[in-house]
Amino acid sequence: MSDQELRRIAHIDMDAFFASCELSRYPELKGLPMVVAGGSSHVPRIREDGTREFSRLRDYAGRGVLTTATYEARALGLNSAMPTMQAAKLAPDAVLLPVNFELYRHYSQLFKAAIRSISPQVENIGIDEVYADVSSLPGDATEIAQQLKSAVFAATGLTCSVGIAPNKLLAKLCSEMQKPDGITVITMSDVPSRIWPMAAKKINGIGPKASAKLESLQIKTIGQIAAMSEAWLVQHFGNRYGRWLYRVSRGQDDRPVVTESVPVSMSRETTFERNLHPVRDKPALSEAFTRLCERVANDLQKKGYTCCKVGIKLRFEDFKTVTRDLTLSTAISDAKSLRLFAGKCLKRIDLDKKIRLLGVKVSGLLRADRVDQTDSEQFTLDFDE
DNA sequence: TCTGGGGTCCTAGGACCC
DNA sequence: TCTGGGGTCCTAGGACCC
Repeated sequence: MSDQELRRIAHIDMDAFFASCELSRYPELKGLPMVVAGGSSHVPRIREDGTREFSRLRDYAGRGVLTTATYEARALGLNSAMPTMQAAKLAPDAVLLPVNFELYRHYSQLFKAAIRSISPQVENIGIDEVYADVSSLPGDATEIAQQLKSAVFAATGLTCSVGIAPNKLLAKLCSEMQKPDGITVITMSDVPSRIWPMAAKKINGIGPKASAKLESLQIKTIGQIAAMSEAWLVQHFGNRYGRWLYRVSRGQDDRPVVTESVPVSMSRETTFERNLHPVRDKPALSEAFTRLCERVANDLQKKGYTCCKVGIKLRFEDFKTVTRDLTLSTAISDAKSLRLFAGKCLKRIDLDKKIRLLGVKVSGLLRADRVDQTDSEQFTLDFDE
């Protein structure tokens, strides 16, 4: 037996997380099809008799997508990332709530603290998902999974699904098998019977493009990938990706659970309610641009970082997306400098179509308390046109 | 009235240096 | 004076994930 098989990794995934947080707050919605989607025009109103009146999907007008859907809504064909207008056609009577990130962050903190109380080796994946290395915990895997679920429920009143396996790849595939409120435990010897029948796109890293290419080669399941030689996979998918496919299709993954990480980039972007004309709507565009820079600068300062790379992103009315970025000779974190350099990036783009989205991004992040003072001498050079 | 927002990682060409 | 060959940085785009 290899060292890898001695590891025991848990993947814990909250069930329909945003929707479940909302149901804790609005218990009268339990059992109804409900979705959460961006926008602030659909906050619940309080009637004179004190009861709440909720918006319905049919009332929605805008260009957003669903952030999440309850299981009842999913039964009607709704899914996260579906355009909200499209969802409204399928389920006009479904309850519609606005996104409330503060609420979700609150539950997220409770959930993660509960996991850490059982197992301190935790890797954050998103707001509603973690990996935990539970190799050193006593008890069998099912008992550990039950412990994790009980702790989460006690802390949040919410359910989650847990997968336990010898590595992150398999743990992630497991946690999805018995959703919601499930526990799934597998070992390496279960890979042929439990993993190989699954659709290839269930694997983290096989997205729409790769899965379409696999299907064009008559490959639908993970087992069908595993039946191919490494050379064949490399021939069709390139050296790196081909070898990776070969390994993951066999359930192999030696990535460690990473408990600490530093941010690589920060960004803010906005899709306009209507496409903006680069000339006629210049004031609105300019205002939005400055606002985005202010928000990014605020994020940088709040988290204690400076940046030495500034970039922008534009999406045109035809959905074509372009980016430009600029490496600075010194680190910055204030909105004014950000706006200046982002403006230089913007000058390098042909504005010959209406603009749908505008974004500002910073990378090359440095801790603000570690910036070398001597760098500031070069600062003025960057301001020369 | 198709297609959000915030991220990470990879690729690939050209510049530049030794 | 037919032009090797690494290594690294910069930039743009794209796949993918939650």
